[in-house]
Amino acid sequence: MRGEATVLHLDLDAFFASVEQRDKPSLRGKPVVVGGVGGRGVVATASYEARAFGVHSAMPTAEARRRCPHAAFLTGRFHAYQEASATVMALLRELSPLVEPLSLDEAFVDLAAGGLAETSVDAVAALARRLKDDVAQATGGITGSVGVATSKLVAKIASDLDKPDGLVVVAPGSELDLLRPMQVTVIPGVGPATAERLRRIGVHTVADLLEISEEELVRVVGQAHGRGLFWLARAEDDRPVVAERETKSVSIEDTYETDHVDRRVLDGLIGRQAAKVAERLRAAKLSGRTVTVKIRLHDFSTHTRSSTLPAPTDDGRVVSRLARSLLGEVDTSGGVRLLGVGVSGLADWIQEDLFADESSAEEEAAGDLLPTSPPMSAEWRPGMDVEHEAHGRGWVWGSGKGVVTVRFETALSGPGKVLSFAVDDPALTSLHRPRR
DNA sequence: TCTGGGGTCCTAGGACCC
DNA sequence: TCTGGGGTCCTAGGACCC
Repeated sequence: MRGEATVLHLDLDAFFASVEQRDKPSLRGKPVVVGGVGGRGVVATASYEARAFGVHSAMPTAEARRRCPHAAFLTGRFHAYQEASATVMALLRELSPLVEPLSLDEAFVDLAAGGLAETSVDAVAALARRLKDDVAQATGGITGSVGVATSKLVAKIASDLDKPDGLVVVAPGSELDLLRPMQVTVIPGVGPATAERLRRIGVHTVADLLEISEEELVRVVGQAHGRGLFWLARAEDDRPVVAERETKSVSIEDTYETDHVDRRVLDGLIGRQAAKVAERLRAAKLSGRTVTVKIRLHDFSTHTRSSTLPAPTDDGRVVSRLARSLLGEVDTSGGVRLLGVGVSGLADWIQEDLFADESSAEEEAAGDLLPTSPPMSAEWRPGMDVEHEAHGRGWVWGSGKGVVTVRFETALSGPGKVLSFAVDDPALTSLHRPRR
């Protein structure tokens, strides 16, 4: 904890949904849900209008549809989110070279490292207000909530206090007055399991937590967590803002619409995932020694199997071969709802391949038995950008039964007309690259 | 039609080494 | 032949975050 409030935390409000409302004028002021739209999908982000109906992140989309049937349910447009995020992160880097993104919509900024001249609460608040204006200006109206305090812990909690479009500066010295009455779950890292353990020893609020000795906390929640909590409860948080963090693992996982049982199909799916992971390793100029497969069975039980190679690899055939043999160690006869492949133990160099190219035809052919994707989902997913020769730019409202329905509008156009087409209408093109 | 995807960090036990 | 102790690596699982 420092003497002045120079740690800033910015959290963009309902970020994915806000970008959709910006780009789809007919959805402004309306409930919007972004996430998986299939039967096993969950909500990534709900607009504030949808939250009023009890829809929230991580809720199964099926439940969200029950609670708010008239919402627009959209799959994500990650390129649009990445672009908006990059714009915002660039603004933050104008404040200080020390910017730590936590995700596309969240970051810490170390204002002290930016050579801030005046660090009074008023001066910092004025700076934060200008930042919020700049963010809205640069992104076409996306709002964010800002917290500024003497530590990461308190800055992050502060940014959440006045959402959306909030601004809270916590005056140095007042941190504990703020924290004491709050539930322990406001402390990042205290989730349902930890909260339950704490509840059992009578701890509900941060004030309760302050009564517990470090030894007792370690006994209840473990070494690392216990010590951390002991200090965080006292607002003693010296964690620095760190700009560059190196990647520790690269992984891909997919939940299937229906469970898969056929070994050959499973081998094909995991082989394809392995190839994609290897491709991402190469794109990042990384390689790794440990390959992990993740298998979620029909009953939602989740299993991992991993194996470590003598030297790092970025070769899809090597990852694929190992992933398949690991998959073989798990009994999948009851059906598999999720498969994943990951590589960790990363190095930023690659072993010379002395025995290059023993690629086998059987491996190349392994995709043969892949299930075909459902007709609708691959081509016209709700929310995606499209262009029609006669009607111009628009987005997919929905599709099914050989028909795709499009609303023709853009961020600048105002609400537009709705028209339907045959799914194979040559005049209609997707503005996204195909997913696979 | 219950429960995504991409990550990070921690724990605990066993192997292995000194 | 009655068996310590620490460190590191590996594996499996779990909690948590956005």
